[in-house]
Amino acid sequence: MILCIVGPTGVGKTKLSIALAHKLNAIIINADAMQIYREMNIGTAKIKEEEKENIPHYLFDIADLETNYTVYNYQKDARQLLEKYKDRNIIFVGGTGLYLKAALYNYVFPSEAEPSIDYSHFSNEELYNLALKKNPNLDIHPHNRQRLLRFLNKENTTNEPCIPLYNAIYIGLTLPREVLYERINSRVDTMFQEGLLEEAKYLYSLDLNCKALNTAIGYKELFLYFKGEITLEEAKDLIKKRSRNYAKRQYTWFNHQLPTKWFNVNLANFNQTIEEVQEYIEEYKS
RNA sequence: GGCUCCAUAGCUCAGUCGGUAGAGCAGAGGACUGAAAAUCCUUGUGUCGCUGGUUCAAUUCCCGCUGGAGCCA
Repeated sequence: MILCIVGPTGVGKTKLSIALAHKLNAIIINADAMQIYREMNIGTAKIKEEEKENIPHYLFDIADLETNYTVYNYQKDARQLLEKYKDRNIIFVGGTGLYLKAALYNYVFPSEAEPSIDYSHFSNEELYNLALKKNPNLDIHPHNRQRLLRFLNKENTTNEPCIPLYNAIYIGLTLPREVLYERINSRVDTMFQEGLLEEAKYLYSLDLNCKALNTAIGYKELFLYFKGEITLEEAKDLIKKRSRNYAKRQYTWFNHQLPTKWFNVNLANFNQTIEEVQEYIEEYKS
């Protein structure tokens, strides 16, 4: 059985994953794009060793900060594990919907051409027109430079219809919006108490200029502070705000891209939430 | 106590030479095939502080009140 525990940041996915792993004798696979990396611990709210409670955890801490780990790598790694542990119960936990979909659906990544042309001096509009020539039915917005560049570097641009390859159960955890935002805010404060500033400072001192650190919320904002571009207070508020915005985007993804069954988290009695999810799993199986 | 200024969207403020209003931020909604904690798109009606007056018409002008800031005593 494959179970995916999804939902916005800070909702309690990790906690549920441990509880269910015990009950189902399952292994846990990370589905979070940032927890893949070593050394980013506090800011990614990565599970601590002692919290794993002897449950096997995979795809955490598997990449150096300088590695350019992408969905493509994740798809391969996750499917390898799916094959290896096909007779076991598997729980995916994480907030990166794309990674889950790439692993469990027939996402086909066409081979990419070596970037033969340097597009860096092309305007968005020029890129868009080039892409249109390649595919008149292009549905990438002209301002979305990142996607346009990706598209132009692809050799093959036809996409297969997206069908599931595995029969997975998608469990979404949710909270009322205001409650979730409150939790996100206070979790950022907790991260600082646990030493986020020091962790980020150390990583900043490595002077790596890598994708992971420039992408991850909690680090990129503190880097701005270290550079003297914003104050520490501003960095903190920005981290909170971006975490909230991120949570919203996660809802959109899980609502529209995956068949997520949502469960309200009972903060006063988490066992009740666990039971509700278990009941649903039983129903689903029969 | 006297004088001056301010009071408009959750916040900061613009504006209406009188015809019931608009930016930024926040917020909300959405897209998503090799950066996904990324990238991108859409979205602004609110007793214009309260009461009365002038006016065909007041958030806009006038009297008063309330609250805030400042100056003088």
